[in-house]
Amino acid sequence: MSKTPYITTAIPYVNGAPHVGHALDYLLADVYARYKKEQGITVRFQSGTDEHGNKIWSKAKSLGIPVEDYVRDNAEKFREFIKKLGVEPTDFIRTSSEDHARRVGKIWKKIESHIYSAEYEGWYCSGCERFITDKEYEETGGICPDHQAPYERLSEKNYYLKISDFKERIKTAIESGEMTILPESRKKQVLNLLETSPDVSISRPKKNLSWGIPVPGDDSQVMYVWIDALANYLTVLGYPETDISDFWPAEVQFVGKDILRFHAIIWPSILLALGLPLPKVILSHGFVLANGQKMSKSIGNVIDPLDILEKYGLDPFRYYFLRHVDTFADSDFTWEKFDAAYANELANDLGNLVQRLAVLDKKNNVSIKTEVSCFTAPKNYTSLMDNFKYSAAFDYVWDEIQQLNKDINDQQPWVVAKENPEKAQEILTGLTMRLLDCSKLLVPFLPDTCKAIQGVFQETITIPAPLFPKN
RNA sequence: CGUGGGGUAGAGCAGCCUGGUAGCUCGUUUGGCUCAUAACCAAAAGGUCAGUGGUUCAAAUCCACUCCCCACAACCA
Repeated sequence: MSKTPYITTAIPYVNGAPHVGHALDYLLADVYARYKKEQGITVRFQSGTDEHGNKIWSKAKSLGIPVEDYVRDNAEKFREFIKKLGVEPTDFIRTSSEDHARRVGKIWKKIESHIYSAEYEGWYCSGCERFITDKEYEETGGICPDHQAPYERLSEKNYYLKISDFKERIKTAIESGEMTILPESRKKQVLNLLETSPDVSISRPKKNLSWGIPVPGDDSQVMYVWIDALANYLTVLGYPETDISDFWPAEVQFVGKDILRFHAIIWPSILLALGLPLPKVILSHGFVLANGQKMSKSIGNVIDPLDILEKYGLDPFRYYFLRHVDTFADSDFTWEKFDAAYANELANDLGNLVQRLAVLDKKNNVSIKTEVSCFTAPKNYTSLMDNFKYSAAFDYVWDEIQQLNKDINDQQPWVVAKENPEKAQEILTGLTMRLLDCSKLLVPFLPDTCKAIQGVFQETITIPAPLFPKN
């Protein structure tokens, strides 16, 4: 049992700007971290960037700048993006860093008994600089559609990791729940994939891949993405130079559904080869769609998260992506939906509730003593949060917010005040305390808003500017 | 015979695992309130739960088949 919960996010490949998918990954992890923090538990929270590989190398080259500068600038974009999302990781690792490279080299040495070298032979396009699958070869009739050139038959030396050494062990771990795959529906898919997974190629000849970590003891080979990138979850903690038993095994690893297979097959293989325990939970989230379609540059329907942040600010952004985007399933983003959620839910339900209560409290000289409240989160809420059902947890709190609006109407404190001011104060204090309880439950989701709400209802009530102004 | 997800009021979805009066949000219509960001509250209209067949006293729910949509292969969470 690790003493400090360790949560991880996928490290983005830095050949492009941050997009909403990255935002989702970060936010899901951040809510969990903040939720734990609210319970008085400190977490270790990793983040970082994946910076090696040919694509980055050639991109930098085409821009005419040194690759080190290119990745540094892009990594910085992600670091800033994380900050803008209100996400507060404890670590940020860059795979091109010296520490990472040195530690990965040591990791490679430790698992060498599960590594072997073999010739890889296949169809290769020199234009794409990559091998293609046999299936692809048949479909294209042996000619690369991008370059209109025939594929060549090439062979090269690769190192392979023996996935076969670990299949049974991984299967057992997944089935027993030792390593939980969430959601359940993807667990079956992973088990299917595991059955047929071949050993995986983990290196490339240096002549084909120069921007990467050298394979220890073989100058002609460079590590391919798997060990380089996946090992970040360990090297960021200092492994193998530092004892990581306080943090490892990870509590939750957040990944996108497209990279689940690597995290559920290759990654556990590496861990088992190292003799380390497997992560407790691998959570794979869905995609954010635009109008029901996958966002892509070619369709031109990409939503830039920075646009949303700029137009609406941080908490509305977090609100939409944590309540109206499902943790596990693909969800839709449209500006119409976002606008509707903002106006109906944030402004009318919550913002207006804060406003009307603040005014009523002020008029009736209500004074709130917050320091005495000993608050425990209701079980319904915690069990949803513990299972990462964030939007359901939101629903739970929102029911109470709507109930508060009803109760204000029903109890009519403004009428009571005319006859019985003390009774009105009592009613308002009760209602206000309930609102403050709601705000405590929303802290992991909307940190700034909750801070603002708690600032309003003190011994002296401060009537705030509208929390979520319209127009 | 590829694999997976889905088809439930105008829109978006829950319910299905563990059969028993079809629910939520938005929108629409009508009414109430006046503390509040023209906000809030209440009521109403609106569905042969994709289709066909089966199991059952009883099927949106379980089973079989059929139809339709979408993802999984190609930089991209």
